[in-house]
Amino acid sequence: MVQKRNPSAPHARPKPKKTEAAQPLASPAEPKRRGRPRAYQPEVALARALDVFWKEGFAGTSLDDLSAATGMNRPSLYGAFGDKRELYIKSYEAYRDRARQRISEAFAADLPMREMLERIYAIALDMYLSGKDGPRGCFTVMTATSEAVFDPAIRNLVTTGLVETDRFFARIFKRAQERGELAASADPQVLSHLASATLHTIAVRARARVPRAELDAIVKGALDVMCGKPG
Amino acid sequence: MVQKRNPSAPHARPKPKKTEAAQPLASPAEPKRRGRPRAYQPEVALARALDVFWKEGFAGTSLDDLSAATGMNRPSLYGAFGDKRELYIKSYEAYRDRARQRISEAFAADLPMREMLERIYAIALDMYLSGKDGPRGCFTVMTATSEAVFDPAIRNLVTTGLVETDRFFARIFKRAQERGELAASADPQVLSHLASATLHTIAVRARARVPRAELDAIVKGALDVMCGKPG
DNA sequence: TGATTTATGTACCGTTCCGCATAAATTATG
DNA sequence: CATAATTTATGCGGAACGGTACATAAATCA
Repeated sequence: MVQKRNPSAPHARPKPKKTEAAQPLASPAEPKRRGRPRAYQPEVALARALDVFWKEGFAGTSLDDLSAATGMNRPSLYGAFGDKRELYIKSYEAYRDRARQRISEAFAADLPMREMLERIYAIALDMYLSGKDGPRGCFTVMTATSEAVFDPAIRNLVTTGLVETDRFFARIFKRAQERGELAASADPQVLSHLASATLHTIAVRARARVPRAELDAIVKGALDVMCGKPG
Repeated sequence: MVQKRNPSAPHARPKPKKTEAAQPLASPAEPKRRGRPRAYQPEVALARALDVFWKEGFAGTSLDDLSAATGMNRPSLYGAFGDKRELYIKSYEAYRDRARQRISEAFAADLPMREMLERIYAIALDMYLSGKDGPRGCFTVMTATSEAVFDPAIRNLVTTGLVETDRFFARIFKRAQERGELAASADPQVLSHLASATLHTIAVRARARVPRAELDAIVKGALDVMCGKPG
């Protein structure tokens, strides 16, 4: 497994080709596909694939696992998403999309700094601890510690994910500073890295089945330091 | 790869059996082994195996990889260390031993708090960024995010590793507090988790090839928060 | 020296791996 | 209806996988 490291990607499926101009836009309204209809919904299949990758990691997941999880057989999988690596990348993108959406929802809620952070960590922990066979941790952290080193494309995705999270936290701290919720002397950049670090440590520990109470306590302690102890 | 999760370990090699009492202790002095002599040194082989696991992860490493790295053929590997999983466990223990030793050396140096922490992180980053094919990150973090969930024995090792590191940091902060280097109001437990979190975040980022300067900056920022900004 | 013990090296086992070739199935189009 | 387009389903091929049987080699012990 060591020597075969050629992220060549010959697979490129032509997009459905929207020949008709300007769809009504409201309904995706498949423009009448030509051949035998799909037996799967791409997004659902991708979510199932993500579940497996998230649980087992890239190297620990076989195409048969993916086939079983998605209900698609291998050739269909290949036709729909490309090879295992491409499917992993698409799964990771789906994961990031989901995370980004939840995060921006939380940001839009526009709560006081500490409450917002508390909510963010609660959302994160819900994700990290979900999974019926055991806690899943953070997919970005898992990908970083495994595939990112030797696969440039995957590494770029991971880097983007890490940076996005840093920036998101930094925005929170800056906003808090503008509102006077945070001392002007505080450095939002530094705090954002600490906030990310807290995310990473609870992701790692979650994967080692550290119970939620303990993770909550770690978050609380970190917030006490970052936001100042309340009361 | 999903369904076979039986960490059964039939292999149990009887310890070398120190029949003679109270060796001179200074020299390990092999008490004359009986058959054909080994062509390998167990510790060296284990270190090589660790190198591979550390780089590729458990699932990403094949017995052939290990064979090539150690110079031992598969039957010898099996005879010496048991199956792949046992070898992984022994590699991890070797890793922990090494880490523990460096850490306790640093602790014994008995420096002021900030300098001691700086040294710890420098040592950690040296480890995380070493490896000629790319940064290796932290083996505990890698193991936590991969094997720890479903393998109880490995999970125990990881948990021990995490707790040991937490405790080590806590000791540093307590000592600093006793010496008046750290405010009495500070919570050594909380700070120790933050210190570990910083370790984890730089381990994750190292694996994503974030350059050392950036990691150093993250450490510096975290130290500013934990120790108070100097100057 | 011969028996015993331990380690090595070769070669193989059955399984699983990924990817694909090919045929059957199901739809739209002409 | 026939044809083209597209997906599903079966199953093969060759490689890699983890693990082991067996013969050989090298040491000690009697």
